[in-house]
Parts: sequence; structure tokens; C-alpha cells
Amino acid sequence: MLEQSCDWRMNTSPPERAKPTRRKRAQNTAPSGVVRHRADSASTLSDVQYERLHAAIISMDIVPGTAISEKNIALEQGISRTPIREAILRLARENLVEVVSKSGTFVARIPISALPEALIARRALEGMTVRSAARSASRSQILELQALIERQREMMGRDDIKGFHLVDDDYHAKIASIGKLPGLWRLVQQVKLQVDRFRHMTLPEEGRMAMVIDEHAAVVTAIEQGDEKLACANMEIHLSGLQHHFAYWIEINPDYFIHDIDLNDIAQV
Amino acid sequence: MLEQSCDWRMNTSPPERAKPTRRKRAQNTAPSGVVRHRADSASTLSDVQYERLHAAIISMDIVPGTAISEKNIALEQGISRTPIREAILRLARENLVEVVSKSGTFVARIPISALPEALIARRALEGMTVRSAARSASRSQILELQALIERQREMMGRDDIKGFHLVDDDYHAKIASIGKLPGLWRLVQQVKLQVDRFRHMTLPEEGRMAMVIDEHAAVVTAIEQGDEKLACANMEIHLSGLQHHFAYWIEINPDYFIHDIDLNDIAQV
DNA sequence: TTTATATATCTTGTATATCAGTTATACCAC
DNA sequence: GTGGTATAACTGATATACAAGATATATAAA
Repeated sequence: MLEQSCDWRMNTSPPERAKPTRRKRAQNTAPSGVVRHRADSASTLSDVQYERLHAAIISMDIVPGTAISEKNIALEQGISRTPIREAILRLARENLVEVVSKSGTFVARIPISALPEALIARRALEGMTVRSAARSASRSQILELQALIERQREMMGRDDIKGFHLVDDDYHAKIASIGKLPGLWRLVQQVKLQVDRFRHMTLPEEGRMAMVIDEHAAVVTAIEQGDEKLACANMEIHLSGLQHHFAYWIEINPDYFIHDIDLNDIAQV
Repeated sequence: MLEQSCDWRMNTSPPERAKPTRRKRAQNTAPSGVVRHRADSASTLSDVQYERLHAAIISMDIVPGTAISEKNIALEQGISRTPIREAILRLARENLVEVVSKSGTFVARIPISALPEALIARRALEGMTVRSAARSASRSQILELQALIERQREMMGRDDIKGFHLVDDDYHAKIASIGKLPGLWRLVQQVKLQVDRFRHMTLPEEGRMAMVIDEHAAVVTAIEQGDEKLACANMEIHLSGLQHHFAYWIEINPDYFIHDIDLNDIAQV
């Protein structure tokens, strides 16, 4: 639209390369039933570097505001700048880093405005998935959910915060998968990035892990009973739990955040 | 987690570059009230190329399956491969192209499984935004919505399909903005990419535009009356309208799609 | 004619070099 | 000491060069 009627014939000089009909496309075009969140064999250097940085930022190992540099990372990792740059661009798209042209790249601060909205989005999306799950869950699927809850208890036992979070993701992903709405979980993953960083600050709080586990269990119980409404309600309670901690932790670490809204005037839904 | 306790001090040789406190971050870190969807001054070459390709793919100007090549595009555009590559990587992340290493890059086919899920996600998210909007809409905001509907009528009058779509986006974005949930609209934008491509096939259908406009108007009327429930219901009707066209158009252009599910066994929500 | 193999020519992935702003610092005038 | 300015040392953005694998075509053998 901005270009004047761009002519997409793009001189297809190679006579008829147009239809790669049976190509191994299952890979990139989402099997739509697999979780595929993080790790699990990144092939290219760019992917490896992305996951490294992503994990470090989400877990708050590198704190917001830290300056990073394509060149330095490239030197440290013993590779060229190109894959690093591609990884950083990807992080920038996710608002996890901020790249300022000709100046520098910084780990992004957490926009306060993103936190309540993310919770609202999760309530909307996961309300859908859990209702759908409650409608169609099989006995074996419920057992799988309970297994995940048990694994989460084990993680709590050994104070493995990162492990706890990973299993937490698996739990929510499983529900979406059971509800035959894996795409919604992929959306949730995108929106929960900033909240995850926040969560990594708050989870060490006394008793938070135990509370999370109880809430998870309550949802599964409702699913087991096939009670859509209750399952949804329990999930909403679970997802709303965090918001009472916002104000406190923002006050503790004010320079980890972008104070772009007042926590008081947010949409109440 | 995969790396062995990566030491993030990253030799901060530059003495204390750590805190770029007052930096013009408003740009990247989302003013959270602005729409920022497409166009509007792309600074880098990479951005320009991204928007060009993005628009061409969404509008189905380049059909699914078409092979594209970093090198060829670079030659056509008279720039180097680097910005093209960055643009393509971004499109790949959005599942709009599929890049196969050492082999080629192709405009992605539309995964059929993505279509019903996208509608469900939209119902969930925009149900939220429209309820919130109905609760807090001011008189001026309602007039703005009606203005957008009127503009859409004008677009219909001159058969400007692309313009129609752009105003359609503005309309939905406006509702999210009124509901103080612009972040949810950003999510919707991501999830509706494949549906948009589909829509560009179906919109020329007789009477579809007029129907869309009527549905939009019904939503605004409900908002005007402050009737949350009705507004939400009308929006859901609007968003569900498309799904009855799935089967027909998939049959017409079967090779534009990835037949990864049977349209009959999808989650009903 | 058919099949197998070799090779030429594509492709993307990665590395390196250059360009063009930005920021900090040193220096100079006052 | 203070304020302004020039400059040097950074940054990311882009261009180019190289490497390695995939595909197609041509050639050779059966």
C-alpha cells in the first residue's frame, strides 16, 4: 500500500520453482499439538544465543537496565556478531531488550502497564482453555495433570525456582493441549514474558509455591468433575493471585520498572 | 539453565555504562496507548522491507507456496541481503514464511488449524475489551467509533478492500483503547494474521462488507447503551461470522492451506 | 529408455569489513 | 571552577565475502 502497486512476479527466473508441494513443512508450520516452548534442540547459532539470553533475562539473571553489546557477546561466545544480532533482534521484538541505534542495547525494564493487562489476557485465554479441557478431559489426561502437580511439589522440595517455573508452564500447556487449543497457550506464552520476570522476583516469598500448587490442584479437581464453570473460576483465582504483590515489589525495586501507569487506574474486568 | 551457570558480568569494561536511566525508551517500550500497527515511519531498511513483504503476504498479493529468495529481493531492491534477511526472519517468526536452511524460503501456506483457534482467541480477548469499553466509553469516543464505521462505508463504496481492512483494524483497536486494554489488541493482531489472509480471499463475496459494517454498528450501539453483555454478544457474533466460510474457500483453493486438521473436530467453545 | 552418479548451481548460515550516528571525554576559552 | 566545543572511541546498521549443504541437471552406464 505504501509502495506503488508492487509487482510481485519477482522475476522467477528459475523456471518453475513455484510449488515445493511435499516439503518437510511440518517443522516450521506448527504441528499445533506440540508444546515447543523453549530449549529442545536449537539448530542454528542464532537460536542457541537467543535461548541463552532469553533464559537469562526471564530469570532476572541479568537485571533490567544492564547494557549489552553485540560485539562483546560475540567475543565471549567466540562467534561472529551476526547470530548474536539476530538473537537480540528477536528479543527486541518481545520487548525484552531495547536497542537504540548507534548507541547501545539494554535489557528492558518491565513496563508496569504490561502486568495487569497480561493477567487479564491470561484470564481470558486460559478461561477458554480450561473450560474446553473440563469438557473433554480423559482419565489419563487428568492423571498427567496430577503428575505435573506432583513434580512441582518435588521442585518446591528442593527449592528449584527455575524448575518450578518450567513445570508450571508444562501444567498450563497441558491444559491447553487437553482443551485442544494449543494455539491459545502459545499466545499466553507471549503475553506472560514480563510477568514471568516479575514472578522470578516474588516466588521466593514464603509460601507462594505451596499456594500455587494448591490452586493448580483445585483446577484439576474441577476439571475432573467436569465442572466447566468451577474450573474456570478456580483458574481465574489462580491467575489473579499475583496482582496483589505488584505494588510491594515495584516499590522494592523501582528501577527495574517503567512507571508508565499508576497501578490504581487500570481497567477492572 | 542449559549453560552452566552463565556468568553474566560480561566484562563491563566500559567503567559504568550500566544505567542509562533517562533514555528515550518511550519508543520501544510501548506507549501502551498508541496503536502502532503498520507503516507509520519505518526507520531502518529492515523495517521497510518487513512492512513491504508483510503487506504483500497478508493481502495475498504473493500467494502461499511462492518461493522467495533473499538474494533476489536484495537485487530487486538494490540493497544488501542483511536487511532483507532480518525482515524475513521476522516474518518466519510470525509463520508467514517458512525458511528451510540451505534450500529456500517460501511464503507459508495457511494452517487450517490456526483459523478456528484464532477466532476463539479473538472472542476471548475482544470480549474483554468490548466489555471494558462499554463500561467506560465517553460520548466523544462513541462518536469516534461511529466515524470509523462511516469511513468503512466509504471504503466499501469505492471497493477498496485493503482500505476496508485497515479501517476495520482501526475500529477494533479503538475499542481496545477505549477499554484501556491496548495490550490485548496487540495480542489479537498477532493471532489474526492467518485469518487476515483468509479474509482477503472471502471479502469480495457479495454483501460481506455490508454485513461487517452492520455488525460493527450493532456493537457500538450496545456500547452506547452501556450494555456490557450485549456488546460482548454482538462482538462474538461479529467474530464468528467468518467461520461458516472456512470449508467453502478451503475447497476452492486447497493448495493455499496446510490440511493439518479436519475442520469438523475442533474445540467448540 | 531407465537408472545411477557426478557436478554445477542454487540456497541459507555465518563471518568480516565498512558506514554513519551517539556519547563520553579531554581540552580550551572564559 | 564553569561552560562550550572538538574529537576520539564507542554503538548498531548495512554491505560484502565465504562456507556448507540441498537441488537440479547433465552425463554415463546398464
